[in-house]
Amino acid sequence: MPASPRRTTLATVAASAGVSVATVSKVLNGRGDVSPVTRSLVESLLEEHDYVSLSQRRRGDAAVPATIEVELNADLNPYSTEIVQGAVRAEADAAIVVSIRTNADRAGTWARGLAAAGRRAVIAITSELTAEQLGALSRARLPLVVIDPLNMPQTRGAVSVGSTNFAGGLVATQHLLALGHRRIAYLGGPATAACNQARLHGYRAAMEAAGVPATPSHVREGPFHYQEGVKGGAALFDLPEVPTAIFTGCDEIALGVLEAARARGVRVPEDLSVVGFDDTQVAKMASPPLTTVRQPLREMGGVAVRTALRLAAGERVDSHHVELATELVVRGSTAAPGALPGRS
Amino acid sequence: MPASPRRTTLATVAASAGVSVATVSKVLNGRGDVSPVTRSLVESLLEEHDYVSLSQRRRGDAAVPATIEVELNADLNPYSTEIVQGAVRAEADAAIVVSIRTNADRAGTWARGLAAAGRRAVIAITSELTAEQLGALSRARLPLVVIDPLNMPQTRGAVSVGSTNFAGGLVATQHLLALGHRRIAYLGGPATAACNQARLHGYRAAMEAAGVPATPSHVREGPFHYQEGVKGGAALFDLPEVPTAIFTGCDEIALGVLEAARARGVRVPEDLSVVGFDDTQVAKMASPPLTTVRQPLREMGGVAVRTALRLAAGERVDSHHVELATELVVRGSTAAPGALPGRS
DNA sequence: CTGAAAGCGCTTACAG
DNA sequence: CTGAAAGCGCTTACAG
Repeated sequence: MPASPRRTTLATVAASAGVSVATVSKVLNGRGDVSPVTRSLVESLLEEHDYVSLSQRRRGDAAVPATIEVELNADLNPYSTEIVQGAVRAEADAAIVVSIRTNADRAGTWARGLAAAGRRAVIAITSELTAEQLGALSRARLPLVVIDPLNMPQTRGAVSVGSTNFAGGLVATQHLLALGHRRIAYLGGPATAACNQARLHGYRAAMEAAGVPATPSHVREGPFHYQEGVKGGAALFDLPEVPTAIFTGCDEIALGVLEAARARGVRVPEDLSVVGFDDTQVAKMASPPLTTVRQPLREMGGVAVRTALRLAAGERVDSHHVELATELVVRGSTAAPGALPGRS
Repeated sequence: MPASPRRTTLATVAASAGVSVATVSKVLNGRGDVSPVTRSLVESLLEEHDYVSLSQRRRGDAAVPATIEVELNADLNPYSTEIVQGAVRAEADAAIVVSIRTNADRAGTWARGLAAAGRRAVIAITSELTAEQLGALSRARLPLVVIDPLNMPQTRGAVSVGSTNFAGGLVATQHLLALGHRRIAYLGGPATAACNQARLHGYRAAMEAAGVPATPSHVREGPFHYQEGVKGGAALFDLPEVPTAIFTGCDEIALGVLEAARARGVRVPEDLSVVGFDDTQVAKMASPPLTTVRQPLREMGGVAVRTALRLAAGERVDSHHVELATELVVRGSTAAPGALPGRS
C-alpha cells in the first residue's frame, strides 16, 4: 500500500467537519468543553480520515525500533516458550512485547491500543481470533501472523507459520511400526486444531499403509495438557486391547503418559513406547528422554517475526502460509515391543 | 528526583551555544551544512542540558503505556519462563519487552539504546552486570531491578527481588531428615551465586542441627543445568558412601538426577529421594512428580515489574531487597529410605 | 460551547 | 556555514 503523500492533519478534519482546528484539538485531547454532537461528529471524521497523532507519526520514525506484539492465549508452556525464544532471538532491532490476552477489551479498543502503544505487527500463538478481532487489526493497520491457530475457518485469511504436521505424524507412526508395534494409539490435541488434524491424518495414513488400520478406541483427542496424558494414558491401559505404543500430540501429553505408566508399573520403553511432538526442552529432560517429532519452533518464531516486519514495512509476502520441516528425533522412550532393558 | 518545571528546548541550547535555533535543529537532524566545530559544540551542549526530543517526550506521555525491558543472560529455561510469565501478567499497562543480551554493544550504547527505544526500566534475571553497565543505566536514567544476580559484589547497589533461599534449603533438608535419611547430598548451583550460597547454608545448618554434618564429597556445585544433574548424580552413585537422598539446586538438576538414577536402575523414591528447587512447570511433569522447594517465581516477576514502575515514576522504594517466602511442596520423589513402592 | 488569536517547539528554503 | 523569516501542526487562555 503506497503511503499517501501527506497524512491527515487537524486542519483537514476541521474543514470536513465545518469546525475550527481548535475544536478538533479539544476532542482529541478529551477536553470537556465540546458538545456531545460536535464531539461525535469530529470523532467519526477523525476515524474516517484515519487521523494519526503527531506522537504516533514520530514513533513511526526510523530512529525508533519497531515493537512487535506476541500474543499468547494462555500461560507460557514448553511449546510457546520455544516460539517466544525464537522470536526474541530473531531480530536485534525488533523489540518483542510478550503478552497474554485477557479478552477484556473489545476488539477495536484492543487493536487501537496496540497501535497507539507503538506496535507494528501482531503474532498470535495458538489463539482463537474472532472475525471482529481480525477486522479491528486490519483497520488499525496492524499486520497479523498466526502460528497454529486453534480455529481454522476464521483465521484462514491471515498469514500463518507452521510445520509439516502430516509428515510428522506419518514418520512418528512409521518409526513405531518399524520397531514392530501394531497396537499404536494416538493421544492427540484439540479436534478443531488444524495441526492436530494433520498429525492424526499422518498417523492414519501410516497405519493403513501398514495394513493395520487404527482402532477407534485407540484414538483420543483433547487439550495439549500434561493432565490429558495422565488421564488418556490411564484410559488406554484399561482397554481390552492395550496399546504397546502411544503417539502423542505434544511433549507435555507424552510426559503425562510417562507418569501414567509409572503409576501402573508399566515400564517405558520395555512395556510401552511413547513418542512426543515438538521437541521442547522437557523432551530432553524426561526420564527416559523422549523420542519426539521435532518442530523447529524457534525457527518458526523467527520466521513469524521477519514476516511480520516485512508486512509492517508494506511489503508483499510471497506465501500466505510458511511451512517448516518436522524431523523425528529418536531418544530413549521407544523400543521394540517386549524389548529387554539394557540401554544406557 | 523532582522533574524540573520545563524540559530543555532548542532555544535554551541555542542561547547557551550562541547560535540560532535553526542551527541546533540542523545538528539534531544530522544535516550536512553545519561546521564540525559548531556541530560538536552544540552536541555537547545538548548532552549537558539533557535535551530530550519532542518525540521522546511524547513517548513519555501518560497516553503511551510504559515498556519495561526484561533482560535474560541466556535462553529461556523453566525458571526464567516462570518469572517472565509473572512479569507479563503483572500490569496490564506495562508492556514487557523480553530480550536476551548479547553483550555485543558497549555499555553506554546499550543503555542509551534502551532509553531511546522507550524503555522505562530494566529487569535483569540471573545476569552478570558489570559496573560499567550499572553506571550506563544510571546515566540513561533507567532504573534497574535484579533477580538472582550471579555476581553479587558488583550488583550490591541495585534493587533486587529474591526469595528465602536459606529457609528453603533448611526445610528441604529437614524434610529428608524427618523421613529418616542421613546420607543427604547437595547438588547445587554456581558457587558465586548468592541464592546458591544461601541454600547450601540452609542445608548445612539442618544437617548440623541433626548431628550429621555434611560429608564434603556429598556437596557439589555447578551451573543450573540438566546435564549437571545427570553428571553429578552419576558421580554421587560412584561414591563409597552412596547418598540415599539428593537435594538439588533447581528442578532442572533434579530431573537430571532422575535420569541418572533411571540409567543405573536406581528407583526413585524407593532407593533414592530427590528434592528440587523452584517448583517450575517441569516439577509437576516429572516422573515421579518432584518434591521441591517452591519459589514464588511469578510473584517475583510481578514484584519486579511493580518495583521497576515505581522507580521509573521517581518514587522511592522502601527496601533495596524484597524477599518472598519459599515453601516445601511434597510430591512423589521423596520417601523414607528403603521404602516399599505402592504409591499412586 | 465555539473559535480567533497568540503562542510553542520545531523545520526548512533561502539570502547572505 | 549561518540565521532571519516563514511556515507547520498543534494547544490553550479567553472573548463572545
